[in-house]
Amino acid sequence: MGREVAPAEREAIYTDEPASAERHIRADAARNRDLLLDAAAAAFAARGADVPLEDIARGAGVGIGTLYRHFPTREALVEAVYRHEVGILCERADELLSTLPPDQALAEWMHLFVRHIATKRGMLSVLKPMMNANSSLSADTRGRVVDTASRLLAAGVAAGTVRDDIEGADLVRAVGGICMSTDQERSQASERLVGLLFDGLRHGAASPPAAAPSAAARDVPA
Amino acid sequence: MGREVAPAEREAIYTDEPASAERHIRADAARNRDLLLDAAAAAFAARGADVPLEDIARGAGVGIGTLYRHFPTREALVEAVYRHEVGILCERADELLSTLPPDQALAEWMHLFVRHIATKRGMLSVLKPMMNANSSLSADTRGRVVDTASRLLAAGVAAGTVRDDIEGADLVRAVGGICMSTDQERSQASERLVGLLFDGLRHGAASPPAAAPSAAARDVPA
DNA sequence: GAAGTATACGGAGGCTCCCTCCGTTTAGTC
DNA sequence: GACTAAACGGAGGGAGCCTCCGTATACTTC
Repeated sequence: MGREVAPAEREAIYTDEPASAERHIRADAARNRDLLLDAAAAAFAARGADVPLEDIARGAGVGIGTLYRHFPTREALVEAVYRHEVGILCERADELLSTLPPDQALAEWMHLFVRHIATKRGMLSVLKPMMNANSSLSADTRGRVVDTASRLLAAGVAAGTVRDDIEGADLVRAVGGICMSTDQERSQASERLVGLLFDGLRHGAASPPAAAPSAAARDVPA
Repeated sequence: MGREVAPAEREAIYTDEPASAERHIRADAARNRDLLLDAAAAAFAARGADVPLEDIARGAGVGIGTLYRHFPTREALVEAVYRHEVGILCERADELLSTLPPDQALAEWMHLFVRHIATKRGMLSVLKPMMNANSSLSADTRGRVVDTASRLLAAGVAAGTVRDDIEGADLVRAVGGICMSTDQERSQASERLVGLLFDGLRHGAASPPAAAPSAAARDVPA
């Protein structure tokens, strides 16, 4: 049915910057929203999804009322934080692509992705059920990440430094799988395994770069 | 394994009656524990796992302090309730086997099982993570249910009224799967499907009973 | 069966967190 | 500079959690 979408909800689907096309959003409101998102991301990562909302408000330097006005429920805040962080992750890909050779941009981004997942561990207990209940959240964010991975891969393939038989979705699955299967604390293991994965992506490229050192050994250890 | 088990924990593994072998447990304490388990089971089923503990204490007719003495955390209570209910389900099998022909006992028990699962829906959000974190909880309870199903099946096979190529674990998986895939409210569908399953179990038995009505026919009133 | 004691009971109270409400402040407009 | 719609902030009431300790009672001993 023609379900109505509240402005706050619509604007959250793909961007977390306030949609300036809608009725004016005051500068202080936008600023506070960003402060809240940053404070919440840090708090969730450090203290889990059950961190008191008042602590988040205090961390952002705003009142609790302001937090509730922007994010009427805890879930709304978690969702916004997650979309925001995914947005940042994907934007970083553009920066990397514009400053580094494609293969190095890809390598760097894969490590950012690992750290992105690591900082979401605390939110996971809340985020997971939300993903099930709210399929657009899961589809949107995953779609964005897959698109970004595909873009990075394509750039590498075009430059001849990345093999051409891997798709963005596969890469995302692989990195996600590695991070999920790895122990909570020892994120170094994830980093190492993802380095390995990256070497695999270079192997069989059209024209491997002259003296790029391997990020890890070729063979996957037990 | 030589792992040490605290008294309170050991007694919970297979029985929920207080282990009388250990230091005397006062009669009033045992009674209150049972009252709490019953009240909690009802409350979780009716209102979900987030029901206030004070309501459960009130429902059991005891003080909140008594609840906390028996179950120091909400999870401890959820676990004890679950083990208790599994115990009841499995004990019912013995009663059924001693009063009914094996195949009818099996049919009746399968329906008890369906209702057992239905009343656990409310607890599920808490129980599921606990099953992951505490593997003995999951292994113990599942083991008991599988054993019980196997016993019922074996009795039917021995009497020649149940086919002999189905194992307890398969039966449990099948009934569990049917219940999980069925919609929240419409438990009638589960009952019907499980009746179907039971008819399948009779099909191919050594000597089908003379005039036993099909379980699917003996259906829940629409 | 009375006295003694270890054990269990109960709920008041302090704490934390949730969320709303409304007086105050301020960004943006004219 | 004045005006006003929008946003801010935090006090305060409510709910649930959990502890603590004075009271009650089941079992033991004689």
